[in-house]
Amino acid sequence: MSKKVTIRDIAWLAGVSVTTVSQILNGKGERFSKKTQDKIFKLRDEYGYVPDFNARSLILRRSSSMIGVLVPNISSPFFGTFVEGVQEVAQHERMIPLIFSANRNAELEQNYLSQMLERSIDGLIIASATMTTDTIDKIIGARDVPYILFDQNYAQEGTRVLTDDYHGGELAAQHLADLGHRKIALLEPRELSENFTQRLTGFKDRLAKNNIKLDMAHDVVRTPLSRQGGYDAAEAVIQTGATAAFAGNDDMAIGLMRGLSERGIKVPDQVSVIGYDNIYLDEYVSPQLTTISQPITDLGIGAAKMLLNKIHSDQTQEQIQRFPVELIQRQSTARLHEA
Amino acid sequence: MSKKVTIRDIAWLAGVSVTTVSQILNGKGERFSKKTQDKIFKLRDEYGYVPDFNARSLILRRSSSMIGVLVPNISSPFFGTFVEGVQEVAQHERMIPLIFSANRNAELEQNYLSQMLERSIDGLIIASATMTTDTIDKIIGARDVPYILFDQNYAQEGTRVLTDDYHGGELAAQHLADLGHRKIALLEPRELSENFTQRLTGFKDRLAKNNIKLDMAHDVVRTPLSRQGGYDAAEAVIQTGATAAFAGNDDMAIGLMRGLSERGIKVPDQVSVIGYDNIYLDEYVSPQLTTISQPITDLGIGAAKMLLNKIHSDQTQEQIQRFPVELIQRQSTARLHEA
DNA sequence: TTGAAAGCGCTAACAG
DNA sequence: CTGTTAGCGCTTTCAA
Repeated sequence: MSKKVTIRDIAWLAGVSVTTVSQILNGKGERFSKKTQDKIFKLRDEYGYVPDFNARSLILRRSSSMIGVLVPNISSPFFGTFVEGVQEVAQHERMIPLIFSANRNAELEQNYLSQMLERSIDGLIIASATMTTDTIDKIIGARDVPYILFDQNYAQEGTRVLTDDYHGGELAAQHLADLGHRKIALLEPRELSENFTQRLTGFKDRLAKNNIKLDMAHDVVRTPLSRQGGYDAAEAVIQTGATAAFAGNDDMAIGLMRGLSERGIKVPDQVSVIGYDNIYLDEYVSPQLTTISQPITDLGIGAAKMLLNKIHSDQTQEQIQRFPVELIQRQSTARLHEA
Repeated sequence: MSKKVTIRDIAWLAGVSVTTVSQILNGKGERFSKKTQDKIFKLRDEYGYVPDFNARSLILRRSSSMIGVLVPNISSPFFGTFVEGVQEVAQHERMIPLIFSANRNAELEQNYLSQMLERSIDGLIIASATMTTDTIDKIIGARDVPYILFDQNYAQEGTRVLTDDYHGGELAAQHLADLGHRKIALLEPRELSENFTQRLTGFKDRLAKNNIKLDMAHDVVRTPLSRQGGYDAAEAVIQTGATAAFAGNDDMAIGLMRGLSERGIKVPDQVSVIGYDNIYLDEYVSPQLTTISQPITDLGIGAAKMLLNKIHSDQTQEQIQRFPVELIQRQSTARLHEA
């Protein structure tokens, strides 16, 4: 373990005091001779001196300059993209994002949360279905660490970014109705977080406006929120006799398409499928997936900006930022063939 | 911004010294009276005291318990999965991974690297094509922060995890040869990092053993390492007149398939396509992509374990851990139709 | 132009 | 049983 070079080492090497080194390296060295300054800079580069962040923030009472980001799974295109948006903003302010993929495991999430708190992060972005604001507040406790909720949270309150899920659901429903479908199946995740509730409600409401009714007992298939879940639901969807299906997100939709195709059902000729999210994968599956688009990177950017804003301004007022959704029509939906 | 309660506050409130508080709170308080202990604990809870991580690690010279992870893009299935593997191991040892997605931007990478170093991370996992060990060593400087190289690094030295890229290339070549293909195109990224060089060399060598020769001038298409790159290369591949193509990775292969299909070329009927990596996406594109599989999560786990090992044992000896590859045959390759 | 000294919040000898 | 003292590596008065 070769010792780390400290400011003292540099000072000693240069034959000056630590003050001198500190001042110069912090850009407050106008008052020192050019010669000294050069010497210090040279030494720093030569020995690869880097100030110790701990010591520094200890004295400067500066924050840790870290923000926590809790997502269900970083390997999914959706959250991967989201996180990149967050990182982009964070980097811009020299904040370090602590990214945790908690796999929808409540215990793990709370674990990560505590760990981040110990390290006095400045703020949090939480995308979690398993935690309520109550749980979060309890863990955060007395300190005031601001946080932004994102997506899939039951929260009825709290500052957060969101998209118009209700409207997204409406768009999906209208699209299928416009194509002439009357018998429609719905793929729901097992646990309905707020955003899913919204988009599914919008969907149902709009169907109703088109005089299409959804039989809650038979037309709704509940399955895990994953490609595998969609895949496994194929049989159930076929059983409903629907000519079109709306999946709660693209992952499920893609899995469903594959399941249908393996059972000899042609998409979209026999069954139209529409998803939700517009992950980049949609363009690469076959047929390309029709979906409702959410501006994923923008959501990440928006969440991060809001958080930083909250951190800096210290305002407690609850805010909500809403992002638009739109229908992206591709090849997985088609006009109903009259039988 | 409620001020933080310090150990001194607690000590003052309890009417004892800071030592007492420190000792008790750190589980070294057997020697103190039960009464005092209880009082301290109660006060801590009441005021929500949490030790300052900075001050703590400053004095304990305890590591930050953070490891840095530098990847090109976290939103890709490949690196997303890799990172999850890393995180799994890290969490197990209560280490926090600092994950950075540097987008193959050299300046950004170095930036992130410095930031991590400032925070005295305990170790690094670097997946970067743009940095050589020289650059890395320079930035790391005198400190000895152990690091593991992963994938795509030019490095001819340094502890690292890797897969047998050469053999992977061979497998791909043999597969195409076995299917009767004689005229084969190769999709290479613009910048050839070590692993690509290996897999492409293995590929060429094995073709040669099968008496198939690759015309470097015409059969090799260079294109960016991305789906878009593969997509854009479709025309060039068609021009080569090849009946099969090997893409340097799955992303390129998937893009290529789409490009071909949009130009009316049927895969695999007219052109077989084989990729490399076995990202989960492969099963969801159509036709499903034949590829050479790398155990991505295992690579992440392996890299993290090696790093932790290196951190703890303080051994300087260079190590290499090699992971197996295998051919995964799906639907994008087929026996050559005799014309 | 420079440096000595104080101190950030905490822990760890070493004395009582 | 408990407190005193001495720092960790750094920045910042304040004095020279």
